[in-house]
Amino acid sequence: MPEGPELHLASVYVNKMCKGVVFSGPVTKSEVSKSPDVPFTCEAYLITAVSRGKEVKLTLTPLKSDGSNQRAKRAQTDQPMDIVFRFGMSGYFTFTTEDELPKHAHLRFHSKENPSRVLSFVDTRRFGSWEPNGTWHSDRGPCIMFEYEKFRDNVVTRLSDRAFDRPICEVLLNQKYFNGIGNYLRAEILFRLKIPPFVSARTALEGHESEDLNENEKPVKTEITARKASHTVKKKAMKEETGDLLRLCHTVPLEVVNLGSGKGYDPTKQDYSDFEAWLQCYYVDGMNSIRDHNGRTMWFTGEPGPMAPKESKSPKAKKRAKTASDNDYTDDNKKMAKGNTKKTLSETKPSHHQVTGSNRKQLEKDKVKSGNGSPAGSQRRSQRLTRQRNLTK
DNA sequence: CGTCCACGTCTAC
DNA sequence: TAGACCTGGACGG
Repeated sequence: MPEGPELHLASVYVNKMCKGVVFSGPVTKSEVSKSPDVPFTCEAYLITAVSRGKEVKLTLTPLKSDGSNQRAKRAQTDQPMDIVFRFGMSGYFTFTTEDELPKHAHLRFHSKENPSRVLSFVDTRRFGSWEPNGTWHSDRGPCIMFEYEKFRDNVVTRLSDRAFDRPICEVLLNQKYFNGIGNYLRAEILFRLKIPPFVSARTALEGHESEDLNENEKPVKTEITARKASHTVKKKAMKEETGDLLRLCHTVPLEVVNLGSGKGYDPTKQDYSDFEAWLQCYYVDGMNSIRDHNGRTMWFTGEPGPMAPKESKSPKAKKRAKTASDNDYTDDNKKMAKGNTKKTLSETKPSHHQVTGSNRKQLEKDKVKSGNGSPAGSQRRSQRLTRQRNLTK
């Protein structure tokens, strides 16, 4: 599910499905979950949701009781409770009958109906979490979708922070500034502007102090400032055509929201084809991809940019489960045996960018493929998606 | 069967 | 800046 748009769509889903539904009793948790118990029990309560960036907050609101049953009341919560959820890689909400409860439904809110229905937080990989009586995480910035002015201000006023020394594609994942952007959004946003992913963030974001194009034009005195000015003008002209980067951090996620409920990123879903059609770059056949400095796959087209990871930067070595008698290879040989494109690519076809993608077919023909640790490989992906599409028809 | 990959944080050398 | 945290689907042998 989970970048900003999916989190928001989840909140929309909860509000839609739970409107008018009365919940009752305790909030139950799966045995295996490490997230905290939710100390809330109430004879009758409502559930609403709101999202901010990559978090969703549920509010449990007790309904007024008539006070006739003092004993039952004592054990109950009569104050509203907020629970803040983070979805990790696989979290989502679903509202089902008890019978239809999915595997990995780790937190459950039971309706008062008979038979009861259940709002559940499902999270296959358990990277997600919740926090009873929680608040928006203090280290996360304003929501890119629904706090646009604050988001923008938070970036432009802190451009001098060291955080912006890094490549733009990596900074876009920094939730302190870009709360809601994730791996597919960064690719789509940079692709729209054809900004090389590994240019410095500060450079890419310069001149974003205002959205008004053509204000603050100043008289030029020297040649140097004249050149600077003309550079600025050019930048502004470019922005006029394409929209600036910060604005796209807002509008591109909203496009996904506007695909509608249940249409975000979820390859396992029936409806995945709409989202897939919306993608222009991420995992798209013909695009390039390389791993960034954090080992995340960056999808792009054109030049990677000057701050692209160097060859020496080892792609993530496959760690294998350790076995007692594992002496066939040295560590290095293991890595090679496991394969890892960056090395293989560079040895086969020297290039200072470890670019995969359009080169990939050729390289595969050249037998680079075995041991190819290339991130994803667009060809493979499209095959996989084709299969899924066929399966869902 | 085994390997690689995935929409994201976290904390510990 | 590596791992750690997890499950499961696609693919290769």
